[in-house]
Amino acid sequence: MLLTKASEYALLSLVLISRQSAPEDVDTLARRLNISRSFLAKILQSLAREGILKSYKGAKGGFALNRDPREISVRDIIEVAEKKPLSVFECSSSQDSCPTGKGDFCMIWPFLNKFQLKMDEFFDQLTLQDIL
Amino acid sequence: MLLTKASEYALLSLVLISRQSAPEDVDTLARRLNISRSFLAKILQSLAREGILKSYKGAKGGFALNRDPREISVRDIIEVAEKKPLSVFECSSSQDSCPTGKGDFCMIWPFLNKFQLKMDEFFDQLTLQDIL
DNA sequence: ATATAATAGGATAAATTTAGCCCTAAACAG
DNA sequence: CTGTTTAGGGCTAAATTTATCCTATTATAT
Repeated sequence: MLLTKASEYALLSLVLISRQSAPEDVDTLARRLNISRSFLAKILQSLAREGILKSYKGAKGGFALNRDPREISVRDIIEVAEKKPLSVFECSSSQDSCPTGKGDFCMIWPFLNKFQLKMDEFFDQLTLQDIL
Repeated sequence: MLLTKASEYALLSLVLISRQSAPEDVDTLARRLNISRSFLAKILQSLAREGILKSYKGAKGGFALNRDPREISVRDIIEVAEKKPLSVFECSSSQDSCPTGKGDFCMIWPFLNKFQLKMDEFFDQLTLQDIL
């Protein structure tokens, strides 16, 4: 599986948050999505740390978008949620990361990398705006 | 990560097997690839069960291709190795498998499915022959 | 017959994902 | 000011997935 629930939760939350003008708090979001509160909290905190969301503490606080939805790529969202680059396989981004150490002669790297590039492009060009 | 080592090992083994006329045994393959013998054995057994490889027991036995490399898609190989369909996310193939049960109103299903279809097509059209 | 090699299965180990708990820090409402 | 609200962060636990190991059985080439 390419994506875990972390990406699902991040994307769904961002859609809900986008629809609100006021900040949405974790409790409300977790209840509306019917998912683990603390797991979601960590994901939203990561998104805030990376500048995708802006967080507000205290009463009436919560999370709001920090940028225009057109400026937020789905790839950014996923990579923050997953805490690592979106990847086909451990070596698919660069031959240097070949697990066998024989990148030069690897028979499967070329097509893995080809698909990796396609995937990166797809999720780079897709923005939060497109989902809304 | 979309693929695990099971797919890597399956693909690398199939390339090595393709280059031989006589059956190749697991021991030799595992040594040449420098990977776990018993893990590889299970993978090759699966490939044989699915008709991609043909297995020969006993002395001088091993595994050989069962079909023309042009007739073996990379998608087939991966799905056998991973023991499940290649998938972007649990719901991306059909709305019915929506984890929230609200497939109809899901905001992220459309683009997940779009990418799922692109991915399926990519790995469907790519054959073992293309890698050789 | 005997050595070879696949088949089958369970047991284990390691890593990752998902979730829960609790305490602190900051911001706000009255 | 004070109490409440909400994010932040750490630590642990449960669940699942990934990878490996081991052992007994079955088939076969010579």
